[in-house]
Amino acid sequence: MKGKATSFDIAHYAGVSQSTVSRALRNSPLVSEETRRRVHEIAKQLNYKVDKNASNLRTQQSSTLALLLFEDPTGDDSQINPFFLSMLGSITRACAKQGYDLLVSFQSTSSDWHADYEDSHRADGLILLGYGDYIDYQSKLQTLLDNNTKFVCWGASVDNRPDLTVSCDNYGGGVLAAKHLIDMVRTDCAFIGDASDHSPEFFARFKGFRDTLRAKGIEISDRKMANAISTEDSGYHATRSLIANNVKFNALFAASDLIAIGAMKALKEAGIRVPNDVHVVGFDNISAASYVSPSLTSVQQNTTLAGQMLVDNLLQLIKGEDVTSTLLPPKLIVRQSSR
Amino acid sequence: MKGKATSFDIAHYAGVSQSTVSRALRNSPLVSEETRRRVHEIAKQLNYKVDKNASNLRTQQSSTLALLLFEDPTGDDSQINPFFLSMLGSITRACAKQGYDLLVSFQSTSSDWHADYEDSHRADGLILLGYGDYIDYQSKLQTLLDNNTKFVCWGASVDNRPDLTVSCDNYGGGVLAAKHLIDMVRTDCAFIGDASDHSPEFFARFKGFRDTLRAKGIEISDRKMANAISTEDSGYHATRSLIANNVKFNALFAASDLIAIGAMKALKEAGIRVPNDVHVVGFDNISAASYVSPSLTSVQQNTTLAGQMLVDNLLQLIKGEDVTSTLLPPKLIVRQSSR
DNA sequence: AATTTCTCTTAAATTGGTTGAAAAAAATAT
DNA sequence: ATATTTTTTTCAACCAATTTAAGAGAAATT
Repeated sequence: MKGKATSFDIAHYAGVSQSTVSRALRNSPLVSEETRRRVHEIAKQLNYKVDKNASNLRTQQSSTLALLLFEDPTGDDSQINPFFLSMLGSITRACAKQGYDLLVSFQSTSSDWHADYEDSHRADGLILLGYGDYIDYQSKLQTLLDNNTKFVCWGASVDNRPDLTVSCDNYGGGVLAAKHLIDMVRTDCAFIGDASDHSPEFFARFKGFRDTLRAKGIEISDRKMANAISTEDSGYHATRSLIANNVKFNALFAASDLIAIGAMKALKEAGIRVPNDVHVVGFDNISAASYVSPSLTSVQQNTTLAGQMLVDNLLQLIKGEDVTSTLLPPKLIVRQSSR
Repeated sequence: MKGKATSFDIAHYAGVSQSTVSRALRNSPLVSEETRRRVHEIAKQLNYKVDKNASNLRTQQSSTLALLLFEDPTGDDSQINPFFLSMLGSITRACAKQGYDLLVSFQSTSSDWHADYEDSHRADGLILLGYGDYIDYQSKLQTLLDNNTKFVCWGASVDNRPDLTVSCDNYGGGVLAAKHLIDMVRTDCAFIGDASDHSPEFFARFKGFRDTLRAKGIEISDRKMANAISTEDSGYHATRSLIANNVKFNALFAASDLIAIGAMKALKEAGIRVPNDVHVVGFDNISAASYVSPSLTSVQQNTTLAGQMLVDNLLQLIKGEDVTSTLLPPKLIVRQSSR
């Protein structure tokens, strides 16, 4: 047999029409049990697989979701933020569970990607993954909405945005971190991250942290804050500059684990001991958090659940059901860096 | 305008036939410069995107590759071997560079996946990624070959297999590790991994290691070898059993970094100091290798290049060109665990 | 025995592009 | 002005499925 078998081939061998084959293979009740079995039998023998392109074309849907990963343009080529890799894993699994394929694509924040996948019918919906305000709302997200593209965003849950998001309760995570440090009687805290609304998640983490301390009558002075994006390098340099400015603190909350790891490196270099001199708490609970020494206390985001929610919410949206944005509870994992 | 624009809509507005639109959009020389411009113009206005399903159906190709990731069934749900995640990143990028989409799918070694993607025309070719002999040659790989499916495998480059592979020079990596330990005058070596051909890569690493020591007149006794699969846990327990059996050694070569990290944990618990008492060398150079303390010396596999080669080789295969399996040079990264 | 109902099957339209061959239009040669 | 060539456009078949509407045959009802 040359080429791949089609439903016509099966029809021929089974002595029925092609449309009956199509129905039989999808277990339509319009086909008698006997022909159904015969068709399935022959299909198996011929190693037949439904042609997805034809099927998708006709049904106007693709059983495929697209994952667009937006990276900080600063990251070097081969290193991807491990947190997103973890999300990718859980999203892939969640898709498989729902019988959907997953198209993965890395996007640079700047490029002209909007709606490309969904408009071309490659995917039924989009999952947008990135840190901070990775989507240029004015031009791109609005285009998605205008085109009635189905999509879910991870993370950047911002007021006044009509898009569907799934995110960790970043504010609550900040609260957890603050409470923990209060428990440890380490309230002279520094914060490293990005306390602006340029980075909505980082900002929320900071606010939860700040508000909790404030409720205890403790203020974080501006001197004790340094900006960093989510890389080890950035955390390292931010911390070095704090130290260079002779800023004193006995606890440090970093907006992400990578930042925290960079910070610990800077502290160690400066001869500042963790946890003895400074307690450190990170965010994300990436696997490196348990490898570093001392191991890093971190606010965990449940990536398995997050991936599931992203996929489930998106599928509901595609089905036209009502969906609301989801907030996932964080969990504090205490390790050596803060005890 | 309801629904998505089709090429017929453009044809209507441009006052030409639909086939001319199709040609114009793909810049066929058969259309005049003037109509070409007009069609492009209108397509842009209507926010038109070629329907991939229709296009793929007609041309019988999909501009899509599928990445099938086979995991050790032992791994728990959310944790994926970081080495593969790194590969995934570089493969994604390599695909994008070539204008191909990437479908990602996790497979359990046992399931009935063979050829599913390519037979159903979802992808033009397959990239198979896993550790050890993740592909059951007898039944599955042979089916792929029989069906004339285009695919490349990572890693398990085995003689007598007619499939196309891209792999790290595992033997050469073992040689690097051995030479390094010889340089450090640590020749009383243990090996943790799987020194059987059940795990072709691990076996090759071991052979390179063993042969190099042997050339110096040093043999690794069976007592100093322990089996482990590529997880931290497995490395931990394998090392514990060596220690429990009172096996002495002053250097340890682990078939992967995860194993090495588990081994270091077991050594530390037993009060054995790294590197003072035992030098440790791993394989893969995952990011955790630089995070652990002491940081881990490791044989690096160039994942960026590997991803590129996998994609490039597969595309050549799809084009019907002659391709041969590729062997990538490893590189030793020396860190604290061995100096 | 005629009519209705039900089950199963099929023919044909449809999805939205691509492409070889025919036709029309324009340009050049006789 | 007519024949010939070249450029540009259109027609219609094709890809492989899904689905509507219609038909055939058997079973059930009147």
